[in-house]
Amino acid sequence: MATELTAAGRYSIGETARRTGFTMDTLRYYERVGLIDGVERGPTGQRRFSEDHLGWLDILKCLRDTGMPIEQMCRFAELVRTGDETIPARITLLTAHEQAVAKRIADLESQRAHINGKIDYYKSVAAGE
Amino acid sequence: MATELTAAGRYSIGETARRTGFTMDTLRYYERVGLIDGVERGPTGQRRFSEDHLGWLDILKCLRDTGMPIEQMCRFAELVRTGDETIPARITLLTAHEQAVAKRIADLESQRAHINGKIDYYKSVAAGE
DNA sequence: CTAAGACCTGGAGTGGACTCCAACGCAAAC
DNA sequence: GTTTGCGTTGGAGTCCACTCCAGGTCTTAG
Repeated sequence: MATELTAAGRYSIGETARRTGFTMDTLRYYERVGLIDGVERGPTGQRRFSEDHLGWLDILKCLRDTGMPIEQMCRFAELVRTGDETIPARITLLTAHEQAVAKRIADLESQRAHINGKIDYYKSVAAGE
Repeated sequence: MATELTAAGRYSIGETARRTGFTMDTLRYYERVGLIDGVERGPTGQRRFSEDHLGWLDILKCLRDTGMPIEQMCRFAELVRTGDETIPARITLLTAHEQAVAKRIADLESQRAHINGKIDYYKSVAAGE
């Protein structure tokens, strides 16, 4: 029963999928499009994700789940890869995204009120029967 | 200069698009899949949307923009078409959706906090340089 | 008379983000 | 020594919700 951990802090793609919530296919896809890099390989060519990768995947998940398109995530990944001199650019990118998320939340809130209004209307009709 | 309004409260597809924010193509598509019905036609076969349609489209927009899939909107449309005895079912459907929206908002809020944490981290790094 | 503008139809095409597949490579288990 | 499990690849396929297109019809303007 081989442990999923091959070396300290290095995870197989299956274990990484399990830990991050991405599928193995998605992890491979992300690597292909350049969202993940520096993935080492074991002696038989199998991917070994590091602890850092898990952290990075966590950020990607957050960005993806808040609606950032892959292309923009790629731009962010590129900045991270380039070095510390891109930190202001990263702040700009993330801030813009955060604003977009804030707007999305506000929109959802007003739409939610709209839906609740509709529910209340139906309830009043149902009660009036 | 023909007014866009052909008869009291009846709108051409172009005017309906302008008023609802859907494209003409989307309106035709929604009619095809059964999300809109009872659209009358003028003498030359052109669609005439009523005031009621505008109201309905407003609800559809709200549901769509909060992430309800077309299929579920169709189920809702079906209920509305069927009659008042489906009001409890409509309440159930909308309530479930409202819950989903509430969850989405909560998720976005925590993800937003995560993003802000990252921004703050970058700011501290930038300040420390 | 012609051209523009709004609309019609059926059906094909698009974009984004995966998701699946066939055929293969290893390694451990029985 | 073959089956099981986990992984590999390149490329094709899927899903959703539109979106676009060709070719046609009317009406109105110049």
